[in-house]
Amino acid sequence: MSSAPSVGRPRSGARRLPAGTAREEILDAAAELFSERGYAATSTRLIAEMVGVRQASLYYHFSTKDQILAELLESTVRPSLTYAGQLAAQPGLDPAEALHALVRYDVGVLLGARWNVGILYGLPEIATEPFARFRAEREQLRSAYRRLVAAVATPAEAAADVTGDLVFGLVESVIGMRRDLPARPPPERLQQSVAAAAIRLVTGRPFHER
Amino acid sequence: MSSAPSVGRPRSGARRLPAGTAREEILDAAAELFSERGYAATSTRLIAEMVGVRQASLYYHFSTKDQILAELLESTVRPSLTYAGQLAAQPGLDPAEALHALVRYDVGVLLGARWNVGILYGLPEIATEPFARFRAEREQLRSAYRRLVAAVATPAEAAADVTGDLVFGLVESVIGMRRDLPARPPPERLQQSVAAAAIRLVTGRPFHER
DNA sequence: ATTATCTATAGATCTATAGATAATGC
DNA sequence: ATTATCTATAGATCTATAGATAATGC
Repeated sequence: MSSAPSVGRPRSGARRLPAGTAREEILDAAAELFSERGYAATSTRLIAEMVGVRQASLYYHFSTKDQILAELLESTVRPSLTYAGQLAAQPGLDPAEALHALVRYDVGVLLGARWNVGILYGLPEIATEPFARFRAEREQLRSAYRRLVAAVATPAEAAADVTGDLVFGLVESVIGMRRDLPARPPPERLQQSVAAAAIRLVTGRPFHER
Repeated sequence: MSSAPSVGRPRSGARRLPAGTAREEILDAAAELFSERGYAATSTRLIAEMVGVRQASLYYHFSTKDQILAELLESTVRPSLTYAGQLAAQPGLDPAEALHALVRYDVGVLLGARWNVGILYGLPEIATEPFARFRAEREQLRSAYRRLVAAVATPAEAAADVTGDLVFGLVESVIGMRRDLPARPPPERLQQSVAAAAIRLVTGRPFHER
């Protein structure tokens, strides 16, 4: 919350986000560079340059470059995971309504983030230890989709099924659309389209015919 | 086709693929390393080591590291693009049958490749020039999905729609499943599941009720 | 003579640490 | 005294090129 600190040696350059903390500025610059140019292809020197500090100063706030990426990834899955938890806590909720709501929300998060950080979910590097927590949280979100899909689908479809994973993949496909389709529909329409598509995929029926 | 060449100075190490050419060995080693450890995180030295040659020897076969990746990516999209072209050349074919067949085929290619190279489709680095041809071919495949989906869907659904892109994303989601789900169903079942899911997504009806 | 390798290396990075310094706060 | 920066640098890379060499083919 606090913007420029009152203590500490002054920076060499201008601030990137005058309203944010140094940590937030670093995360924002890294999100832009990692998602547009690639993680390994982005040097800590370049991140620092965009923040307006010297390369070594990043290490006052983060102990490794990995840690910056890990924090970005975790903060991108976490909102949807929290939302899935809230849905699960409402016992009366119709599963199809809940699934529709989760897809809408998750797509909204992926499209609404300042940078398309989701593009980094696929990085092979993420299989390593520093990203264990992110992987675990993403698998929890996948499980939430599986549970909702199983509750919506007929028993025949639900047995030993990948439909939950397909819906999960369908939702995350908006990450690729955000990168590759500059002329895509506005977020609200896309949220609606993906949610409706998820319901058809699971039920074999349009949403209004459930 | 030709395995170990009869000419040229001998290698320092053993061959990786005794039945393949040096080019094929390099592509295979790079596919493994790029898809399991990451592109930028894989050095040309490491690729060479797995092939059984010295680092500099790679440059007799490829002029840059980028070119190795570009060739891998292109050879992964191309079969499905060719198949889509064959389907388009059959005028009598029912669009839903064609879409079902293309999804099955494409999923089969993605699951059947020796290494999960598709994981690299998302790399931000791919936005650069050396990968222009790959991007163009992938967009052609996307267009093929769009055309088929538009032919299957009712006019109301088809207008200004992202359903084609969603099916495209659904198909490519098997790349993530291949990485993240060691216990996924065997390829044939998964091909069938994704094709059926695509039809339900597009029509709002199961395949047999079209 | 041609091919496919090798050795050696230039030149350009890159991450992370050590220790100094310029602010404010007490 | 504490905080947030800075300068300087160690040490480890990494890609690509130049030129030598060990095979076979003619």
